[in-house]
Amino acid sequence: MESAGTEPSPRKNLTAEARRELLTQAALRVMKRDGVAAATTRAICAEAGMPHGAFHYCFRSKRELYAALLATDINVDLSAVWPAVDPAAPPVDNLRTLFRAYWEAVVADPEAQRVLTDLTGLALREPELRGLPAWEHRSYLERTAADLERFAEQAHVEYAHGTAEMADLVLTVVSGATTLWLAHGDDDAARRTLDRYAVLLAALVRPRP
Amino acid sequence: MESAGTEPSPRKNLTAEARRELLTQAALRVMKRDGVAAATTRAICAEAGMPHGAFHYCFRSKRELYAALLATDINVDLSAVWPAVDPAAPPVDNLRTLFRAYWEAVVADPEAQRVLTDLTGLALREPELRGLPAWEHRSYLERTAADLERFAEQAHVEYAHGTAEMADLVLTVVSGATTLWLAHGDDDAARRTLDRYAVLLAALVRPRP
DNA sequence: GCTTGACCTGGCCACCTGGCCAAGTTAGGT
DNA sequence: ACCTAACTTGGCCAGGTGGCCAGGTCAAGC
Repeated sequence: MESAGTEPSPRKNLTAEARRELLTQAALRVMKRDGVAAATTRAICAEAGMPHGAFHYCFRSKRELYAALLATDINVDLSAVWPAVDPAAPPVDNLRTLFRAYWEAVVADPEAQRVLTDLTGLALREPELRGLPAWEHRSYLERTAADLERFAEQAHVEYAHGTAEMADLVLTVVSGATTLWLAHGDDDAARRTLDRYAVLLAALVRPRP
Repeated sequence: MESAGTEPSPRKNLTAEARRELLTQAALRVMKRDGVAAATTRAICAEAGMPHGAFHYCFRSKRELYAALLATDINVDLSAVWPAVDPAAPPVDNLRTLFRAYWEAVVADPEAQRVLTDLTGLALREPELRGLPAWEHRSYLERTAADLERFAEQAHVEYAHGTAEMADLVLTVVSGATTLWLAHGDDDAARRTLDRYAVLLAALVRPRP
């Protein structure tokens, strides 16, 4: 009779790839709970319920784990927001909705932001990983731009400086508010700031000709 | 005859306080050069030209060094900018000047930003240091608000939502642009973003009644 | 049944970390 | 000249780090 999942370690004979995935997830959990610095190979293996030796069977080095981690998208997924926006409503309301939804995601899991920041910084120091943060950012930017574009078509509007630049402006405010909030920890202040910027950025949204 | 400053270590008999200062500066240098994680007690002492033992004579623990480091203002000093702004010019020009000057400071010493970010993150994990980032931020905010207020009086203008909130809006954009730039590394994009926000924020500056 | 190759593991290694301390050196008061 | 208290130092420690590997286990193909 098979026993439940959380056994000591009943030797599972998994694919190296499957283990890599498990370790990556475990690493993310440890980093969120105890910080990036605390995510030692041993701590990660313990979290995943594996012996320490398993780590270097799956990854050639710890850097490889970092790379795998940065390849998974840790960023806030804004696409979940778009069902909530109303093409008929004024742009300012929709931008506010967008910002607020983003903010809910941040406060729901602030550690994700911290980890992403630290991981980015770490990658920039390692020559082999230097390209990854830029790639991550580009992907985030493109996803945001695609969402903005989709909305623009539904609402028959356009953005004064183009969709790509609008996405950049949105992400700038959003990550600025996040950075400051990590320092001061004042939820209301962050929300107020985002509301203000919803108003300001609405000036860049205009009806399609 | 006394020899020049950079000797091996000719026993200087300094005050504990003086050494603390030297170590703090050395730590900052190491952190900028090799990252916060690389700033071990040994590396810091080597940078300062002291034996390892000196560290724990000056600081009870490494945390105490972190505290001392966060107490010194690492932030960009915006006050140097204000001579360049012209009270007679339109607000948008002055905001652009402000943002650009900030940006020059950032690109001139990007590591300072990285170190500040990492140090903030580190402090948030240590219960004894948790308060410092908030304090740092408040001080930064107040300095910015004071500068904005001074300018407002010279130019006979006021800010739609008050000086304090204007300072918050400025810092949000400025730190957002910095965060993104650390990831993508595109100078021009960052400058363009800041210019756009200079225009948007100018809408919040109006003549004094 | 036996071989093969992928998977798995505990134990080991060299190195580095923050912290401590006994013994030595110095400047300054008396 | 002496004493005292502050300063200085090299060496040591216990614990933790990433990485490595010899040997063991297992499922599948022949």
